[in-house]
Amino acid sequence: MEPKRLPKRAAPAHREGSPPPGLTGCPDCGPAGRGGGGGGGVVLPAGKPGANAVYTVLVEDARRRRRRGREDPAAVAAAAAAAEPGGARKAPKSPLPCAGRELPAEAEAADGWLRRLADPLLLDGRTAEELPRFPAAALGRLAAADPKTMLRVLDAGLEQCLALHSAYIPVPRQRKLSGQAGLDEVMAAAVLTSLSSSPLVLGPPPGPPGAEPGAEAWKEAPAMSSSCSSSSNTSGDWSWDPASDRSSPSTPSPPLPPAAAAAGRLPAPPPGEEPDGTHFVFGDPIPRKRKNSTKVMFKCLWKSCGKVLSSSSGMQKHIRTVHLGRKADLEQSDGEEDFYYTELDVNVDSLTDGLSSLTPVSPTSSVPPAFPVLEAPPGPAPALASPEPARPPQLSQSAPTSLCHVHTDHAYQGCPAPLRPIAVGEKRPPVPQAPAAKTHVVPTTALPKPPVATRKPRGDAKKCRKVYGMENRDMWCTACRWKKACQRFVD
DNA sequence: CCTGCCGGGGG
DNA sequence: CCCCCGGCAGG
Repeated sequence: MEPKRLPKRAAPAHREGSPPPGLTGCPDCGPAGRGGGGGGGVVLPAGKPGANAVYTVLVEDARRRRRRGREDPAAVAAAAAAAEPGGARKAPKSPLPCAGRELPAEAEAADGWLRRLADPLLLDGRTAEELPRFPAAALGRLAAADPKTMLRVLDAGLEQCLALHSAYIPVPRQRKLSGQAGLDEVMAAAVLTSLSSSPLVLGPPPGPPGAEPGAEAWKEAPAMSSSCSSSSNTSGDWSWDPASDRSSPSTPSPPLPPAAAAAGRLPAPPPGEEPDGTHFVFGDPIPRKRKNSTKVMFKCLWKSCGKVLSSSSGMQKHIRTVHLGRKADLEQSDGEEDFYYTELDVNVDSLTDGLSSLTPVSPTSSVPPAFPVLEAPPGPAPALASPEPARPPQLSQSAPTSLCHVHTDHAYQGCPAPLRPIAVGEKRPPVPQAPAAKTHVVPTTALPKPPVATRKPRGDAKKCRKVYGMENRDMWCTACRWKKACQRFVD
């Protein structure tokens, strides 16, 4: 697969002029219409970090309702009809939402809404009545009927279009903080941030607004900024004239740089920033102030965690204490402790800016940072105190959930296969992944990693075949039945 | 031999 | 997805 493929941008329709009034999307996607350039993307003015909870709640609620089996049948039918119109199933990860893909009707509606939200013209004009209501219903219905589809659609739309179009969204630098505005933005931000941001970018809970100068803000979203610049190849100079932008009555201020918009700095009024329009230019070829001083961090992959620590030993300690519920210094009895974490190179600046709360010092901190884990069932996922103590924990239970964007270098890399941590000694190569991110699983007792055998070392545990015998084959675990690695009697 | 299980293929 | 199995490799 080619995760790196980026949209080939058609010749920009309006290279140097101001964007068509009322158009928030890009020239490729066009406003929410379908056909021609494609079915739309979602644009976002800014995300409020932490607001993703709203979205999660939305989906969770939908799931709950669905589980209870009282969802609106009409909605289900509608979404189902829209969800899999043949093509979507076969090619679930179209590289670009803008590339001739049809959005389910509901999603398109939601998209339209979000698009409108993103439009400061409308935002400032405040058509508040319907805005908050519609999306909840639409998103909710779609989520209820087919959360996965909705996720896919929105995700794709966000990933790409956020990067592609953010330059088109003039984000007012100063905004009156009316109550309803906050609501709308939070809703939009919720959906968008939850889907488009890596946990890294999500960063800290809402801090003091305007804490840092706006000129620095864009560094908080390295992923976005890099994808923006990388996708600007064919037209590095397409941005609207800041002067005309400023002349617009309803856009009081020039747009922020794309990444700044993505990083959720919407209401932050950077005091004393010079109104220089140049550096928000979409394809600004010069990455300013990008220090290439990177630091290796370690990110916990357990469900609902995502803690980032600066040392592997600290991470192991964290996992041991927080997730495995062990005493920090107690030696593991069976020596079969798995650590799931990932190594990532992070920009030091973005670290200090956006991750201050994610770089914890105390490994015993029991409050995991919130980031979207939609699959996570409520409660602590890894059931260590299993009702059946005799049965060793199965990998699928104890393994943390997958992460899509551990380290995002480009605009969109779907979530190819769940990034599953490799078990000890397993020789399967890791799922292809963004560079500079490696998944670690280290056995406790052998922290100085033993040489990896060419083949998985024979398990000496009794396996289903031995235990139950051929005649009781139906008692085997499925893996054994399928001649796979035994799941019941893991070594 | 027997056994565990990877890789691949079919439905 | 679920399921099966050829074939390899360790014992």
